[in-house]
Amino acid sequence: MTTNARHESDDEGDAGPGTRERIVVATSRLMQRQGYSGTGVKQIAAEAAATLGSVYHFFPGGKKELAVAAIRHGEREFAEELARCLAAAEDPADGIAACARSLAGGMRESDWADGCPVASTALGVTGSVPDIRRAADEAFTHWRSLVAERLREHGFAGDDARELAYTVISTLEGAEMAAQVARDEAPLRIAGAHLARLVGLYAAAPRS
Amino acid sequence: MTTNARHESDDEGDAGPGTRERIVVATSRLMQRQGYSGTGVKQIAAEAAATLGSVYHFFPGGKKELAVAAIRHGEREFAEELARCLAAAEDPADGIAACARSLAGGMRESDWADGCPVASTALGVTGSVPDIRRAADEAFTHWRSLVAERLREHGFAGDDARELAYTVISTLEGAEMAAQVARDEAPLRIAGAHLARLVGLYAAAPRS
DNA sequence: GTCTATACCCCGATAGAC
DNA sequence: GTCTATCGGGGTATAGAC
Repeated sequence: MTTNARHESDDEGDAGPGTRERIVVATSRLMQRQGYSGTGVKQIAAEAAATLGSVYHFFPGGKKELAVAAIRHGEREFAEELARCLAAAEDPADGIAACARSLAGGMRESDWADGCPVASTALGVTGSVPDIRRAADEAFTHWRSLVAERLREHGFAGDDARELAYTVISTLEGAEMAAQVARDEAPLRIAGAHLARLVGLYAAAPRS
Repeated sequence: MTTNARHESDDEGDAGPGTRERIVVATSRLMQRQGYSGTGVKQIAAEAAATLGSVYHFFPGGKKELAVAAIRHGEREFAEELARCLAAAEDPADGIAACARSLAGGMRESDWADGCPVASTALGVTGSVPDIRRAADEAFTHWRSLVAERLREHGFAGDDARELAYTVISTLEGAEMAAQVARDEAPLRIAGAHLARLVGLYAAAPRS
């Protein structure tokens, strides 16, 4: 694209992250806490230590384009954590429970400020900004594919794996929101235990 | 309070809903679709066919107070539907699955515009408006209590019922959001089936 | 209780120098 | 690529007549 976009993730040697990446990270963090409408472009510029001109230079599509980039950034971040949890556990059920614990840890460490960046960015504009809705849908779809693939590796039937992946991601999303609103990790702890049991049930008796 | 607030739900004979109730309903509907920050007080007044002066007359606390009232309104609406579904089914598992179907129907009928009014109103301001976070927490807590009570009536152990209620509400919330983002009822359909199986599992083999 | 008018502020986005 | 200045509009909330 522009002369400054080298490959994908910029690598500026020892100069720290490039301007574009700082803007994306700032957008993601702010919209995670305040949502799309609650976050201003000027606030993003300030948080990223960039000027308004730079923001619109890299994102001529304005706030909507910023939100899409932020959702994709949050998508990659959680995908990495999810893959780590699933790979580290012998059993997929344990991996899912570990992921729930990881989410609970992140929420507690941020004093319940950092929920799902995709959900908080997309909710409230799914009906009016199609690009944002689509980016959020793609994020959920990718996360589900990671879960389903791990389940299939472990011998689950394809349909079971696909359906369980839906409920795993839905439940983690809902429990994270409940935890944020309650300022209590109980919803995530309980969700992790129940999801592990549900997955174990399908491992033992494949189809209903 | 004021001379016009008679009991709780106004009953104006044949004059239709009173101004205050129209404002609450409009706030709930708009924030359900656009979130807290995406909804303007002027827009609320227009949707309620009221003037800005009337809005601030009934809600001197402004937008924050409107949001709390809207969340409580949405809480009551879903509580009624949830209670209906649970009461109509012989088995709590069937009642929960029916509730998932009911949510899917509402989403589809609104062309995936009407998600959970509590979630969309509260997400994005849980960190900055304590009253709104608290109202949302109370809504979830009440919904969980309805599920837990029904499970206990059906012979579930108290702890199992309490914990299952957490996951039932979390999963329905997450699946509703996933359905909205995907514009597809699959997440809710699958969630309903899985929750029914999970509940059935605890009915058969009480403690893990 | 209802209505109009308005104060005051910040929004997203753009222009154009450097 | 970065920066400042600004435009046009809409935001929340209030004042005060009726």
